[in-house]
Amino acid sequence: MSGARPVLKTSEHYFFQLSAPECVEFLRQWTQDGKLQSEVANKANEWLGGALGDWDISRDAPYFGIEIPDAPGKYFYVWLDAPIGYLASLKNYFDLGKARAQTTQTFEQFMADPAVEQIHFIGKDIIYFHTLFWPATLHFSGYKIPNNVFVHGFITVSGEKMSKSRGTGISPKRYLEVGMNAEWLRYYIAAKLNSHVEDVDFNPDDFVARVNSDLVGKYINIASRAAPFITKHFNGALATQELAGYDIGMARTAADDCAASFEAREFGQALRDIMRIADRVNEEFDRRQPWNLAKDATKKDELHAVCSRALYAFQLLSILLAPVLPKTSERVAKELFGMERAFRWDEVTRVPTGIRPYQHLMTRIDPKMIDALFEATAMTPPELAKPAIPKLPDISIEDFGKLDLRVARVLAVDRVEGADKLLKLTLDIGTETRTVFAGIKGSYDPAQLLDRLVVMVANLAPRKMKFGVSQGMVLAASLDDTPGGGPGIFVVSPDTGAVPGMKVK
RNA sequence: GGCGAAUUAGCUCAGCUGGUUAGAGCAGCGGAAUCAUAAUCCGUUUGUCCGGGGUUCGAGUCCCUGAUUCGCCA
Repeated sequence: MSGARPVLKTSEHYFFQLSAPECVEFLRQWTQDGKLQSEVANKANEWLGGALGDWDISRDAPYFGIEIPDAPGKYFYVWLDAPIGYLASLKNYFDLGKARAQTTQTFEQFMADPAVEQIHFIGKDIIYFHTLFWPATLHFSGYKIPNNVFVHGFITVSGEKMSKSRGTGISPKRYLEVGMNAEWLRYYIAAKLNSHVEDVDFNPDDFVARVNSDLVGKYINIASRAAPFITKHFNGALATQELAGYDIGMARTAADDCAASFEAREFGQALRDIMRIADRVNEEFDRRQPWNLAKDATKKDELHAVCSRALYAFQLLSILLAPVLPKTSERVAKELFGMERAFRWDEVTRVPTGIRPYQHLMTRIDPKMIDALFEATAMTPPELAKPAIPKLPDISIEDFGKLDLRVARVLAVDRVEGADKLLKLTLDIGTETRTVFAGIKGSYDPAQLLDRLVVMVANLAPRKMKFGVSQGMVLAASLDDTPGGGPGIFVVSPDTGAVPGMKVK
């Protein structure tokens, strides 16, 4: 794409013997025994059908990650050590005592416990690693292998694949910055998610309609319309006798069905069923007309029963929705029902005795937020628009001509022992290789810079530093000389097509 | 080029192993209500189930074929 000619190199690589007969046999068995989604099993079978090649698990420096012992300059391919990283994180979690809330087992006991299930939830782009490489490497190195791998599709935006370079997609950070509620998105995605490997489309209009209608109009509205009666006429007390028995069976059945759908990863099904309950509650509320009952002193018991039932149902809904709306559900438990903690699933049959005054639990999506979400220009915070940078005196073209600016490719990035700000860059400027120390450690991870094209001052007099000689300077933009004060440091890059050695003028 | 997936009302989607007049939510339209941060309820319209063949007493559902979209591989 860049027009650059690839450089052929010879290098020794290390492989995992995926092609070994016992390995192929193991994978065939593991992927085809019926546990995987049919789409995933078919895909795996496709790979297994051909001659399975060995897996190249080494990468040459410059690379990030873990260096292979006794193999200088060779690194483990990240996808090889990733599962080990996950296990290490889990072990660390145990070592820090954080697992004690859930289990008394040690890490080793936990991992050896056959009752402990290991499930991988992944996107469809990495099926390869999770159904072939990892089960194989884990199995033949004596580790627990996943019980299953659950695969979902991509999220598309208005039918288009998300792409950073094309600017299509949603930035989660931006989503939060414009003040949108994470649970809106959780609900919307869950509502469209099922057990199959299908893409989920984020359609802005549909998103607004769906969330506002289902969550605020149907679900939250129940508490909003029933609670004030209970607070005003019954001082917050619920008609517990009315509730006991009557609704328990319904709640149990609903919870079981819902749990089965969640377990089967038919999230959309579960949410459709939950919203059906919300619909019924609203219907009954309308039929019983509590606002009229409230006007008649002889019908106080009926008013009490109708509103208590609605709030009991609201509690049920809040518990069923907890996997999708954990925050809102917890707020309902604490703020409305006065509990000290979030609901537990088995509390679907809990009979609440009273409520606190209703405080609004969720706002509707303002379509303006959607506009803000997709406005690319809004990405720059306004207060950075006019940086106060002192103006320097004019220079002549001859002055500028003294600079030898060159396009360079970053061949290697090394951390500098003992330096807070410096990264050691090895640059290819076409004719030679240069070593430059750049004070950009605070803004870049070494891996981000690797292989990138940058612009360097090639004729800057070499400067001896504590850590070595710096043979030039890499151009970068920043607001002032105090990194940390501004938004950071940004390395300048030439446009696509440039090659190392080109002069910049 | 090979393999696979998807295509159902304006929108987003259900439709299990083929079985009676194809469903839901939203939107639309007409009404009701006014407790609820305009949220609710009742009624109602809309579909060559992508096209074309075939199997069957019967197909959205199975088979073949074509189109479009997407993915993996080459």
